[in-house]
Amino acid sequence: MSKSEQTRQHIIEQAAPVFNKYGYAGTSVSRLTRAINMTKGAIYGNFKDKDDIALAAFDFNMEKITRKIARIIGSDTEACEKLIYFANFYLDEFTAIAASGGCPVLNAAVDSDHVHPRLKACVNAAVDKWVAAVAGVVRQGIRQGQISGSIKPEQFASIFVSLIEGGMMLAKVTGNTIHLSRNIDHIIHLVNTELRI
Amino acid sequence: MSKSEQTRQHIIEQAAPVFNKYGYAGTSVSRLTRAINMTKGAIYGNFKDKDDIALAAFDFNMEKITRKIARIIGSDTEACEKLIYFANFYLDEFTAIAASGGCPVLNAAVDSDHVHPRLKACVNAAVDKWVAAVAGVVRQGIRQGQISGSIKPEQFASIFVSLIEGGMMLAKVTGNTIHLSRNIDHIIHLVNTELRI
DNA sequence: GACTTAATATACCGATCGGTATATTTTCTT
DNA sequence: AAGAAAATATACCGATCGGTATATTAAGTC
Repeated sequence: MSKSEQTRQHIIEQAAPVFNKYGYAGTSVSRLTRAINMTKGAIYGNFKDKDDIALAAFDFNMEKITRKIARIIGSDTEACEKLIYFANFYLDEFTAIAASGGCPVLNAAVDSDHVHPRLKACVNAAVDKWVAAVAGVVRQGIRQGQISGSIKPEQFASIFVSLIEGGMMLAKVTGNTIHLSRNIDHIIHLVNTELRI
Repeated sequence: MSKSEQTRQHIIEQAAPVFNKYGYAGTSVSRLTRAINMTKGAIYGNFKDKDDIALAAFDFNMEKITRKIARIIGSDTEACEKLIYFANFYLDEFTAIAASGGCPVLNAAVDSDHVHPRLKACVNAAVDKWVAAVAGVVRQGIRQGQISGSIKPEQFASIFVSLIEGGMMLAKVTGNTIHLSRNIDHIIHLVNTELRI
Protein backbone atom coordinates (compact mmCIF):
# COMPACT_ATOMS: atom_id res chain seq x y z
CA MET A 1 0.00 0.00 0.00
CA SER A 2 1.54 3.28 -1.15
CA LYS A 3 1.90 6.23 1.17
CA SER A 4 -1.01 8.09 -0.41
CA GLU A 5 -3.18 4.98 -0.27
CA GLN A 6 -2.41 4.74 3.44
CA THR A 7 -3.28 8.39 3.90
CA ARG A 8 -6.46 7.97 1.90
CA GLN A 9 -7.48 5.09 4.13
CA HIS A 10 -6.59 7.05 7.25
CA ILE A 11 -8.70 9.98 6.07
CA ILE A 12 -11.67 7.73 5.33
CA GLU A 13 -11.46 5.99 8.68
CA GLN A 14 -11.25 9.22 10.65
CA ALA A 15 -13.77 11.09 8.52
CA ALA A 16 -16.40 8.33 8.61
CA PRO A 17 -17.60 8.86 12.19
CA VAL A 18 -17.41 12.63 11.76
CA PHE A 19 -19.74 12.62 8.75
CA ASN A 20 -21.95 10.12 10.55
CA LYS A 21 -22.23 12.35 13.60
CA TYR A 22 -22.46 15.80 12.11
CA GLY A 23 -23.92 15.13 8.69
CA TYR A 24 -22.69 16.34 5.34
CA ALA A 25 -23.48 20.03 5.80
CA GLY A 26 -22.32 19.93 9.41
CA THR A 27 -18.94 18.50 8.52
CA SER A 28 -16.59 21.18 7.31
CA VAL A 29 -13.30 20.40 5.67
CA SER A 30 -11.48 22.12 8.51
CA ARG A 31 -13.29 19.88 10.98
CA LEU A 32 -11.98 16.95 8.99
CA THR A 33 -8.43 18.28 9.09
CA ARG A 34 -8.70 18.37 12.88
CA ALA A 35 -10.08 14.83 13.00
CA ILE A 36 -7.43 13.36 10.72
CA ASN A 37 -4.69 15.57 12.14
CA MET A 38 -3.57 16.58 8.67
CA THR A 39 -3.97 19.58 6.43
CA LYS A 40 -6.08 20.33 3.40
CA GLY A 41 -3.15 19.39 1.21
CA ALA A 42 -3.46 15.77 2.30
CA ILE A 43 -7.20 15.79 1.76
CA TYR A 44 -7.34 17.43 -1.65
CA GLY A 45 -4.32 15.48 -2.78
CA ASN A 46 -6.31 12.28 -2.29
CA PHE A 47 -9.92 13.30 -2.88
CA LYS A 48 -11.60 15.33 -5.58
CA ASP A 49 -13.87 17.23 -3.21
CA LYS A 50 -15.93 16.97 -0.02
CA ASP A 51 -18.52 14.86 -1.83
CA ASP A 52 -15.88 12.34 -2.70
CA ILE A 53 -14.85 11.93 0.96
CA ALA A 54 -18.45 11.71 2.14
CA LEU A 55 -19.25 8.89 -0.26
CA ALA A 56 -16.09 7.00 0.65
CA ALA A 57 -16.89 7.50 4.34
CA PHE A 58 -20.40 6.13 3.91
CA ASP A 59 -19.06 3.10 2.06
CA PHE A 60 -16.57 2.55 4.85
CA ASN A 61 -19.26 2.75 7.51
CA MET A 62 -21.45 0.34 5.60
CA GLU A 63 -18.72 -2.12 4.84
CA LYS A 64 -17.75 -2.38 8.49
CA ILE A 65 -21.29 -3.49 9.37
CA THR A 66 -21.86 -5.48 6.20
CA ARG A 67 -18.80 -7.60 6.82
CA LYS A 68 -20.13 -8.68 10.21
CA ILE A 69 -23.58 -9.35 8.81
CA ALA A 70 -22.22 -11.39 5.94
CA ARG A 71 -20.71 -13.73 8.50
CA ILE A 72 -24.16 -14.35 10.02
CA ILE A 73 -25.95 -14.69 6.68
CA GLY A 74 -23.24 -16.91 5.31
CA SER A 75 -23.14 -19.30 8.26
CA ASP A 76 -24.82 -22.67 7.84
CA THR A 77 -27.22 -22.41 10.79
CA GLU A 78 -30.93 -22.80 10.19
CA ALA A 79 -32.89 -19.82 8.84
CA CYS A 80 -34.88 -19.03 11.99
CA GLU A 81 -31.79 -19.03 14.19
CA LYS A 82 -30.04 -16.91 11.61
CA LEU A 83 -32.83 -14.32 11.77
CA ILE A 84 -32.79 -14.28 15.57
CA TYR A 85 -29.03 -13.98 15.64
CA PHE A 86 -29.25 -11.29 12.98
CA ALA A 87 -31.74 -9.27 15.04
CA ASN A 88 -29.79 -9.63 18.27
CA PHE A 89 -26.70 -8.47 16.44
CA TYR A 90 -27.99 -4.90 16.37
CA LEU A 91 -28.59 -4.83 20.10
CA ASP A 92 -25.18 -6.32 20.78
CA GLU A 93 -23.54 -3.81 18.50
CA PHE A 94 -25.62 -0.84 19.56
CA THR A 95 -23.03 0.67 21.86
CA ALA A 96 -20.36 0.47 19.18
CA ILE A 97 -22.71 1.83 16.52
CA ALA A 98 -23.81 4.68 18.78
CA ALA A 99 -20.21 5.55 19.54
CA SER A 100 -19.49 6.12 15.87
CA GLY A 101 -22.58 8.29 15.45
CA GLY A 102 -25.43 5.82 15.05
CA CYS A 103 -26.68 3.74 12.16
CA PRO A 104 -25.13 5.14 8.97
CA VAL A 105 -28.12 4.00 6.91
CA LEU A 106 -30.51 5.97 9.08
CA ASN A 107 -28.26 8.99 9.32
CA ALA A 108 -27.37 9.18 5.65
CA ALA A 109 -30.96 8.52 4.60
CA VAL A 110 -32.10 11.63 6.44
CA ASP A 111 -28.99 13.65 5.72
CA SER A 112 -28.83 13.01 1.98
CA ASP A 113 -32.47 13.71 1.20
CA HIS A 114 -33.02 16.94 -0.75
CA VAL A 115 -29.30 17.61 -0.65
CA HIS A 116 -27.09 14.84 -1.90
CA PRO A 117 -28.55 12.61 -4.64
CA ARG A 118 -25.39 10.55 -5.10
CA LEU A 119 -25.23 9.68 -1.41
CA LYS A 120 -28.96 9.01 -1.40
CA ALA A 121 -28.48 6.52 -4.22
CA CYS A 122 -25.84 4.74 -2.12
CA VAL A 123 -28.20 4.60 0.85
CA ASN A 124 -30.96 3.28 -1.37
CA ALA A 125 -28.65 0.53 -2.61
CA ALA A 126 -27.66 -0.32 0.96
CA VAL A 127 -31.31 -0.55 2.02
CA ASP A 128 -32.19 -2.76 -0.95
CA LYS A 129 -29.28 -5.03 -0.13
CA TRP A 130 -30.29 -5.26 3.51
CA VAL A 131 -33.92 -6.03 2.73
CA ALA A 132 -32.85 -8.57 0.12
CA ALA A 133 -30.54 -10.25 2.62
CA VAL A 134 -33.32 -10.71 5.18
CA ALA A 135 -35.77 -11.87 2.52
CA GLY A 136 -33.11 -14.28 1.27
CA VAL A 137 -32.79 -15.92 4.67
CA VAL A 138 -36.57 -16.30 4.85
CA ARG A 139 -36.63 -17.86 1.40
CA GLN A 140 -33.85 -20.22 2.44
CA GLY A 141 -35.96 -21.23 5.45
CA ILE A 142 -38.98 -21.88 3.26
CA ARG A 143 -36.92 -23.88 0.81
CA GLN A 144 -35.47 -25.98 3.61
CA GLY A 145 -38.85 -26.54 5.22
CA GLN A 146 -38.17 -24.59 8.42
CA ILE A 147 -40.34 -21.59 7.64
CA SER A 148 -43.98 -21.59 6.62
CA GLY A 149 -44.60 -21.20 2.90
CA SER A 150 -47.35 -18.70 3.59
CA ILE A 151 -44.82 -16.12 4.79
CA LYS A 152 -43.97 -13.42 2.28
CA PRO A 153 -40.20 -12.87 2.50
CA GLU A 154 -40.27 -9.21 1.37
CA GLN A 155 -43.09 -8.37 3.75
CA PHE A 156 -41.18 -9.81 6.67
CA ALA A 157 -37.96 -8.12 5.53
CA SER A 158 -39.61 -4.69 5.49
CA ILE A 159 -40.83 -5.22 9.02
CA PHE A 160 -37.49 -6.55 10.16
CA VAL A 161 -35.50 -3.62 8.81
CA SER A 162 -38.05 -1.07 9.95
CA LEU A 163 -38.07 -2.39 13.49
CA ILE A 164 -34.28 -2.24 13.62
CA GLU A 165 -34.07 1.25 12.12
CA GLY A 166 -37.03 2.59 14.06
CA GLY A 167 -35.59 1.12 17.23
CA MET A 168 -32.21 2.68 16.48
CA MET A 169 -33.84 6.04 16.02
CA LEU A 170 -35.80 5.82 19.26
CA ALA A 171 -32.76 4.56 21.14
CA LYS A 172 -30.69 7.42 19.78
CA VAL A 173 -33.12 10.15 20.66
CA THR A 174 -34.23 8.81 24.05
CA GLY A 175 -30.75 7.66 25.03
CA ASN A 176 -32.29 4.35 26.02
CA THR A 177 -32.09 0.99 24.28
CA ILE A 178 -35.41 -0.20 25.65
CA HIS A 179 -37.31 0.52 22.42
CA LEU A 180 -34.76 -1.29 20.32
CA SER A 181 -34.81 -4.16 22.76
CA ARG A 182 -38.60 -4.40 22.58
CA ASN A 183 -38.49 -4.40 18.80
CA ILE A 184 -35.96 -7.20 18.71
CA ASP A 185 -38.09 -9.18 21.13
CA HIS A 186 -40.95 -8.74 18.71
CA ILE A 187 -38.87 -9.95 15.78
CA ILE A 188 -37.93 -13.05 17.76
CA HIS A 189 -41.57 -13.50 18.70
CA LEU A 190 -42.55 -13.31 15.03
CA VAL A 191 -39.91 -15.80 14.03
CA ASN A 192 -41.02 -18.27 16.67
CA THR A 193 -44.79 -17.90 16.31
CA GLU A 194 -45.38 -17.02 12.66
CA LEU A 195 -42.38 -18.09 10.60
CA ARG A 196 -41.20 -21.29 12.25
CA ILE A 197 -43.12 -24.39 11.26
CA MET B 1 -52.51 39.69 15.99
CA SER B 2 -49.93 42.46 15.70
CA LYS B 3 -47.88 43.01 12.57
CA SER B 4 -44.77 41.46 14.09
CA GLU B 5 -46.74 38.49 15.38
CA GLN B 6 -48.01 37.95 11.85
CA THR B 7 -44.50 38.17 10.50
CA ARG B 8 -43.23 35.81 13.17
CA GLN B 9 -45.89 33.29 12.20
CA HIS B 10 -45.13 33.73 8.51
CA ILE B 11 -41.43 33.11 9.15
CA ILE B 12 -42.15 29.97 11.17
CA GLU B 13 -44.49 28.57 8.55
CA GLN B 14 -42.10 29.17 5.69
CA ALA B 15 -39.00 28.16 7.63
CA ALA B 16 -40.49 24.91 8.95
CA PRO B 17 -40.29 22.88 5.71
CA VAL B 18 -36.89 24.37 4.93
CA PHE B 19 -35.37 23.21 8.21
CA ASN B 20 -37.14 19.88 7.78
CA LYS B 21 -35.67 19.37 4.32
CA TYR B 22 -32.16 20.72 4.70
CA GLY B 23 -31.50 20.24 8.39
CA TYR B 24 -30.18 22.76 10.86
CA ALA B 25 -26.65 23.07 9.49
CA GLY B 26 -27.95 22.96 5.91
CA THR B 27 -30.34 25.83 6.47
CA SER B 28 -28.58 29.16 6.25
CA VAL B 29 -30.21 32.36 7.32
CA SER B 30 -29.96 33.67 3.77
CA ARG B 31 -31.80 30.57 2.56
CA LEU B 32 -34.50 31.44 5.03
CA THR B 33 -34.69 35.03 3.77
CA ARG B 34 -35.31 33.65 0.28
CA ALA B 35 -37.98 31.25 1.55
CA ILE B 36 -39.83 33.88 3.55
CA ASN B 37 -39.21 36.59 0.97
CA MET B 38 -38.02 39.00 3.65
CA THR B 39 -34.69 40.26 4.88
CA LYS B 40 -32.59 39.53 7.92
CA GLY B 41 -34.11 42.55 9.61
CA ALA B 42 -37.47 40.80 9.77
CA ILE B 43 -35.88 37.60 11.05
CA TYR B 44 -33.65 39.05 13.74
CA GLY B 45 -36.32 41.50 14.75
CA ASN B 46 -38.54 38.56 15.69
CA PHE B 47 -36.11 35.81 16.70
CA LYS B 48 -33.08 35.77 18.94
CA ASP B 49 -30.99 33.59 16.65
CA LYS B 50 -31.10 30.68 14.21
CA ASP B 51 -31.61 28.26 17.08
CA ASP B 52 -34.71 30.11 18.09
CA ILE B 53 -36.24 29.77 14.61
CA ALA B 54 -35.29 26.10 14.35
CA LEU B 55 -37.02 25.24 17.62
CA ALA B 56 -40.13 27.19 16.67
CA ALA B 57 -40.14 25.50 13.27
CA PHE B 58 -39.94 22.06 14.84
CA ASP B 59 -42.77 22.87 17.20
CA PHE B 60 -44.82 24.08 14.26
CA ASN B 61 -44.15 20.91 12.28
CA MET B 62 -45.08 18.78 15.26
CA GLU B 63 -48.19 20.68 16.14
CA LYS B 64 -49.54 20.32 12.62
CA ILE B 65 -49.36 16.54 12.89
CA THR B 66 -50.26 16.36 16.56
CA ARG B 67 -53.47 18.24 15.98
CA LYS B 68 -54.65 15.67 13.44
CA ILE B 69 -53.61 12.80 15.68
CA ALA B 70 -55.39 14.26 18.69
CA ARG B 71 -58.61 14.08 16.70
CA ILE B 72 -58.13 10.33 16.21
CA ILE B 73 -57.05 9.63 19.79
CA GLY B 74 -59.82 11.79 21.17
CA SER B 75 -62.62 10.20 19.14
CA ASP B 76 -64.89 7.75 20.91
CA THR B 77 -64.34 4.78 18.59
CA GLU B 78 -63.13 1.51 20.04
CA ALA B 79 -59.44 1.11 20.80
CA CYS B 80 -58.61 -1.40 18.05
CA GLU B 81 -60.26 0.70 15.36
CA LYS B 82 -58.49 3.73 16.74
CA LEU B 83 -55.12 1.99 16.39
CA ILE B 84 -55.89 0.89 12.85
CA TYR B 85 -57.10 4.33 11.91
CA PHE B 86 -54.03 5.81 13.60
CA ALA B 87 -51.69 3.57 11.59
CA ASN B 88 -53.44 4.23 8.29
CA PHE B 89 -53.22 7.93 8.99
CA TYR B 90 -49.49 7.92 8.24
CA LEU B 91 -49.96 6.26 4.88
CA ASP B 92 -52.78 8.65 3.98
CA GLU B 93 -50.68 11.61 5.00
CA PHE B 94 -47.43 10.34 3.55
CA THR B 95 -47.56 12.44 0.40
CA ALA B 96 -48.21 15.60 2.39
CA ILE B 97 -45.54 14.73 4.94
CA ALA B 98 -43.03 13.95 2.20
CA ALA B 99 -43.80 17.24 0.47
CA SER B 100 -42.80 19.19 3.55
CA GLY B 101 -39.57 17.24 3.94
CA GLY B 102 -40.60 14.02 5.65
CA CYS B 103 -41.40 13.13 9.23
CA PRO B 104 -40.05 15.92 11.45
CA VAL B 105 -39.50 13.51 14.32
CA LEU B 106 -37.27 11.31 12.22
CA ASN B 107 -35.46 14.22 10.60
CA ALA B 108 -34.89 16.20 13.76
CA ALA B 109 -33.87 13.09 15.69
CA VAL B 110 -31.02 12.48 13.27
CA ASP B 111 -30.26 16.13 12.66
CA SER B 112 -30.11 17.22 16.30
CA ASP B 113 -27.91 14.41 17.57
CA HIS B 114 -24.37 15.53 18.53
CA VAL B 115 -25.24 19.04 17.43
CA HIS B 116 -28.32 20.56 18.97
CA PRO B 117 -29.18 19.36 22.50
CA ARG B 118 -32.15 21.68 22.89
CA LEU B 119 -33.78 20.45 19.70
CA LYS B 120 -32.93 16.88 20.68
CA ALA B 121 -34.77 17.38 23.96
CA CYS B 122 -37.84 18.54 22.01
CA VAL B 123 -37.66 15.48 19.79
CA ASN B 124 -37.30 13.27 22.83
CA ALA B 125 -40.40 14.83 24.34
CA ALA B 126 -42.31 14.36 21.08
CA VAL B 127 -41.33 10.69 20.93
CA ASP B 128 -42.35 10.12 24.54
CA LYS B 129 -45.67 11.76 23.87
CA TRP B 130 -46.26 9.67 20.77
CA VAL B 131 -45.37 6.40 22.49
CA ALA B 132 -47.53 7.35 25.47
CA ALA B 133 -50.46 8.15 23.16
CA VAL B 134 -50.33 4.72 21.51
CA ALA B 135 -49.88 2.96 24.84
CA GLY B 136 -52.79 4.97 26.18
CA VAL B 137 -55.10 3.70 23.46
CA VAL B 138 -54.01 0.14 24.20
CA ARG B 139 -54.67 0.63 27.91
CA GLN B 140 -58.07 2.07 27.07
CA GLY B 141 -58.80 -1.06 25.04
CA ILE B 142 -57.74 -3.31 27.87
CA ARG B 143 -59.84 -1.36 30.34
CA GLN B 144 -62.87 -1.56 28.05
CA GLY B 145 -62.38 -5.27 27.44
CA GLN B 146 -61.57 -5.03 23.74
CA ILE B 147 -57.87 -5.77 24.01
CA SER B 148 -56.25 -8.74 25.72
CA GLY B 149 -54.89 -8.03 29.18
CA SER B 150 -51.71 -9.93 28.37
CA ILE B 151 -50.62 -7.21 25.93
CA LYS B 152 -48.02 -4.83 27.26
CA PRO B 153 -49.03 -1.34 26.11
CA GLU B 154 -45.49 0.09 26.06
CA GLN B 155 -44.15 -2.88 24.18
CA PHE B 156 -46.78 -2.50 21.50
CA ALA B 157 -46.28 1.26 21.37
CA SER B 158 -42.55 0.87 20.71
CA ILE B 159 -43.29 -1.48 17.85
CA PHE B 160 -46.01 0.77 16.49
CA VAL B 161 -43.88 3.89 16.44
CA SER B 162 -40.81 2.06 15.13
CA LEU B 163 -42.74 0.52 12.26
CA ILE B 164 -44.08 3.94 11.28
CA GLU B 165 -40.73 5.69 11.57
CA GLY B 166 -38.80 2.86 9.98
CA GLY B 167 -41.34 2.73 7.18
CA MET B 168 -41.09 6.48 6.71
CA MET B 169 -37.35 6.23 6.43
CA LEU B 170 -37.48 3.39 3.91
CA ALA B 171 -40.18 5.16 1.91
CA LYS B 172 -38.11 8.34 1.87
CA VAL B 173 -34.91 6.74 0.71
CA THR B 174 -36.39 4.29 -1.78
CA GLY B 175 -38.99 6.73 -3.07
CA ASN B 176 -41.56 4.00 -2.66
CA THR B 177 -44.30 3.66 -0.04
CA ILE B 178 -44.36 -0.12 -0.26
CA HIS B 179 -42.31 -0.60 2.90
CA LEU B 180 -44.48 1.76 4.89
CA SER B 181 -47.55 0.05 3.51
CA ARG B 182 -46.27 -3.36 4.54
CA ASN B 183 -45.51 -2.11 8.03
CA ILE B 184 -48.98 -0.70 8.44
CA ASP B 185 -50.44 -3.98 7.23
CA HIS B 186 -48.43 -5.66 9.95
CA ILE B 187 -49.70 -3.27 12.60
CA ILE B 188 -53.26 -4.01 11.52
CA HIS B 189 -52.45 -7.71 11.55
CA LEU B 190 -51.13 -7.41 15.09
CA VAL B 191 -54.20 -5.51 16.24
CA ASN B 192 -56.53 -8.12 14.77
CA THR B 193 -54.66 -11.26 15.78
CA GLU B 194 -52.88 -10.41 19.02
CA LEU B 195 -54.55 -7.42 20.63
CA ARG B 196 -58.22 -7.86 19.83
CA ILE B 197 -60.05 -10.27 22.10
C1' DG C 1 -51.33 65.57 9.14
C1' DA C 2 -47.34 65.79 12.52
C1' DC C 3 -45.08 62.97 15.85
C1' DT C 4 -43.75 58.61 17.94
C1' DT C 5 -42.90 54.07 17.89
C1' DA C 6 -42.70 49.64 15.89
C1' DA C 7 -41.13 46.88 12.10
C1' DT C 8 -38.32 45.91 8.27
C1' DA C 9 -34.44 46.84 4.86
C1' DT C 10 -29.71 47.82 4.02
C1' DA C 11 -25.01 47.68 4.69
C1' DC C 12 -21.62 45.84 7.00
C1' DC C 13 -18.75 42.87 10.58
C1' DG C 14 -15.15 39.13 11.50
C1' DA C 15 -15.14 34.19 10.90
C1' DT C 16 -15.44 30.35 8.30
C1' DC C 17 -16.78 28.03 4.12
C1' DG C 18 -14.95 24.77 0.04
C1' DG C 19 -11.31 24.84 -2.89
C1' DT C 20 -6.64 25.99 -5.28
C1' DA C 21 -1.77 27.37 -6.31
C1' DT C 22 2.41 26.93 -4.75
C1' DA C 23 6.07 25.98 -1.47
C1' DT C 24 8.04 22.52 1.23
C1' DT C 25 8.87 18.10 2.76
C1' DT C 26 9.08 13.17 2.22
C1' DT C 27 9.76 9.13 -0.47
C1' DC C 28 11.47 6.70 -4.29
C1' DT C 29 14.96 5.74 -7.94
C1' DT C 30 19.41 5.39 -9.41
C1' DA D 1 24.13 10.70 -1.77
C1' DA D 2 21.83 13.25 -5.55
C1' DG D 3 18.07 14.19 -8.25
C1' DA D 4 13.22 13.26 -9.55
C1' DA D 5 8.73 12.45 -8.25
C1' DA D 6 5.16 12.05 -5.06
C1' DA D 7 2.85 13.69 -1.08
C1' DT D 8 1.77 17.08 2.20
C1' DA D 9 1.81 21.86 4.33
C1' DT D 10 1.06 26.69 3.84
C1' DA D 11 -1.00 30.68 2.28
C1' DC D 12 -4.43 32.47 -0.02
C1' DC D 13 -8.95 33.01 -3.02
C1' DG D 14 -13.91 34.78 -3.47
C1' DA D 15 -18.20 33.43 -1.38
C1' DT D 16 -20.97 32.73 2.26
C1' DC D 17 -21.68 32.10 7.14
C1' DG D 18 -24.48 33.98 11.54
C1' DG D 19 -25.21 38.17 13.47
C1' DT D 20 -25.45 43.45 14.34
C1' DA D 21 -25.85 48.58 13.81
C1' DT D 22 -28.17 51.70 11.61
C1' DA D 23 -31.09 53.70 8.13
C1' DT D 24 -35.55 53.58 6.20
C1' DT D 25 -40.31 52.63 6.01
C1' DA D 26 -44.88 51.55 7.94
C1' DA D 27 -48.24 51.80 11.69
C1' DG D 28 -50.34 53.75 15.45
C1' DT D 29 -51.54 58.04 18.28
C1' DC D 30 -52.99 62.50 18.96
